[in-house]
Amino acid sequence: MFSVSAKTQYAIRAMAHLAKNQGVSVPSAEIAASESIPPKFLEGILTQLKSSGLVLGERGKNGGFRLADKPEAISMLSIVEAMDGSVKPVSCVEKAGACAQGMSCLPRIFWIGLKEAIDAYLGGRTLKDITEG
Amino acid sequence: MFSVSAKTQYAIRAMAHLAKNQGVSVPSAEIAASESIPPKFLEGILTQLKSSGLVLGERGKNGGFRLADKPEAISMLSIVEAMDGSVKPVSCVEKAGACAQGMSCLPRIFWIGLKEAIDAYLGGRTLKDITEG
DNA sequence: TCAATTCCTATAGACTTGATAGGAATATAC
DNA sequence: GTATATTCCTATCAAGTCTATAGGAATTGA
Repeated sequence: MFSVSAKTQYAIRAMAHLAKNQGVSVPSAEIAASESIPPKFLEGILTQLKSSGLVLGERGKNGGFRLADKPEAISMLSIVEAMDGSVKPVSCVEKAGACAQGMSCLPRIFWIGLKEAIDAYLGGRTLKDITEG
Repeated sequence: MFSVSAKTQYAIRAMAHLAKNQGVSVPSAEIAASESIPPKFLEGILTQLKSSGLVLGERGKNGGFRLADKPEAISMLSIVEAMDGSVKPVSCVEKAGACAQGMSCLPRIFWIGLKEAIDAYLGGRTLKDITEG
């Protein structure tokens, strides 16, 4: 239950790798080999992380990827959301739907609370926390 | 991300329905009609809830289901775990695997913390909380 | 021009999820 | 004891998601 996709776990490992190599551009293939991630799969992951502004990609020879910010400024929530979208236990957490029809809808409040608990945990930790002590 | 399966949501709605009808046995079909849940699908859900000891099933005419305990004694975590198993963001939360090979494995500690945050939230709320104010 | 790299699109297999179907076992009422 | 209402069991199916691969276009530096 609440299992995290391989994609997200790969993304975190890749980001951690970049955190250990700040200042230089690391090619996707090098990260893949170093972290045992399927190379072509990782390519797509890095592209996605780039779209979300978490990493910067540089093409051509001597190209590669590097963090867009300092590790302590990148929250784990931002990585998770970049891969799988916003934390949303049930759809009505964002749009009330049937709940809006006059019912107090306690389940909805319950799910919103769960979302907030998860967001608080993930938002309160940074990439630095999982690369250093 | 971290979306809760329809099955689990159905289970909670069904449990809430039983909470509103304590003391009597409610047939699966009645719950299904009342809560707009696919009848045959709900049957399987109730069987599962029964296996976990959360509800009691009575066969034959005038049979049906009822809560095995008071709503305030049934945690939301127990319902979620009955449907989808224990909260386990990544597999190595329970068995260390590669992490055990001498590495400090900070990601693992991170995931364990997430599991604990979710468990604490779900474990701290009961069926009563989502049926009453 | 060449080589290394990101970037884009398409595809495929495996697995999971949501749902249905048919019937066997069991209990009650008449 | 027969009919009826119900849980219980097993099999199946369609659709979607997840993981992974393939091939090549665009870009950059030497």
